[in-house]
Amino acid sequence: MAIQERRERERAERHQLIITTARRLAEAEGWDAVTTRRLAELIEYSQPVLYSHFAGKDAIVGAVALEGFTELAAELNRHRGLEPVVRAYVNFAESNPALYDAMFTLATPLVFAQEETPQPLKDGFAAIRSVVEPFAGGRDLGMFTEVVWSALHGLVMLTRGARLPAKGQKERLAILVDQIQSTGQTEA
Amino acid sequence: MAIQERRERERAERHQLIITTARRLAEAEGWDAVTTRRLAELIEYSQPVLYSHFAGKDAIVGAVALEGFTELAAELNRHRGLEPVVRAYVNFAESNPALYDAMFTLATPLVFAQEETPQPLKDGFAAIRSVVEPFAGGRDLGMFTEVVWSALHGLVMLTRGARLPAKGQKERLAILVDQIQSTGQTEA
DNA sequence: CCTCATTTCCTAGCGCTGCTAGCTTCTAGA
DNA sequence: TCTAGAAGCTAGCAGCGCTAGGAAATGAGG
Repeated sequence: MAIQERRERERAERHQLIITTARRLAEAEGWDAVTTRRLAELIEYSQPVLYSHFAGKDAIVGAVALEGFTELAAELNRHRGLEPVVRAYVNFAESNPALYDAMFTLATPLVFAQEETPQPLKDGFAAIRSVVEPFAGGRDLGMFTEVVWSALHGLVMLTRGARLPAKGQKERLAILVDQIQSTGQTEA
Repeated sequence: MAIQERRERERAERHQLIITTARRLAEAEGWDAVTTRRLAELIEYSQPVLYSHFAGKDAIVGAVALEGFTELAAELNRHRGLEPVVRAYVNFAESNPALYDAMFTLATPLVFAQEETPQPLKDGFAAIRSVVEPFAGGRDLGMFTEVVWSALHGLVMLTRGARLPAKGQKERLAILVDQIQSTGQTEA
């Protein structure tokens, strides 16, 4: 049954095509522009085909988000040390704003720090945990990591949408890093 | 022309009614449930009346958001000291989730730290600034405040949507407060 | 008191959305 | 070659934000 295998392969390719196209369109024109009609036209299939791959639009956004978490984890793991990892995080968010929105703002109630959390999320969390560990002091490492992640996320979110001026981002980051490093060193 | 004054007063009341109704509906069923049709029905007027008060749905959300900033500033100013103010902030966000969404997630590109920033935003910012000031050390106070605000916002946002378990919120807050207090004391 | 101009408000409808029922076309196996 | 089933399409539903155009209520002038 090699034919059937080919069909399954083609189906998987189309599955990925939907995700990739949705992501590219979102990054180019924002998530508001990602409608099922436009998406269908871009992949050159009719609308209902989307629903044979995903339960609904939310599921497509979720698939894009998961891809984002995978890439974020890989990106963070490429760096060593608190400051480089923090910079990588913020840079990732600013380089892929629509992707970051899919991950943290739109739907997708993916849970961190849980048993059934997808592996990419755990990996990203672990990457941050490993670089903040030297500064945790006596505090619970998991929670300390969550606080640091929150601060990073808040900085990213408030800067996007111009709630905070983009201008001082570098200085704010420096303050944050400095603040994290300022206590609890068990080494260094 | 007392009649005209009465009409203006009634119009102002209806204006406020729209805002209050939108807010209540959002808090009860989420912003997705706040459609112009439902809103119109609740205030017992037809849809187009909404557009004689606001440019569009975004403007209504914006008006709710501004009300939220006013209340938040008042709430923060009711407390003294870092820890109480931080607790008040998080408590406000968790007690008014839809309102908080209107303020920080939905549309409304209101800018902090700018000349034309609405007064309520400045007041809230100032409230936080005043309590973090003792811990700023040599760093720029405005930026230090922005970083603290970001951390608070991130904590709130990640906890909502269950990205972080609601359970450890108190401990995370304690870690954050501890972290802020740990450096730069010019007094104490 | 009546008439007319203006303001106020509603009905109806446009183009869009996410989603789906049901038909048509294509393909694999006997 | 014929038939069962899979695959993908057309067409349509209910709901969205928003608005054009007409009806009803209200004020001023004769």
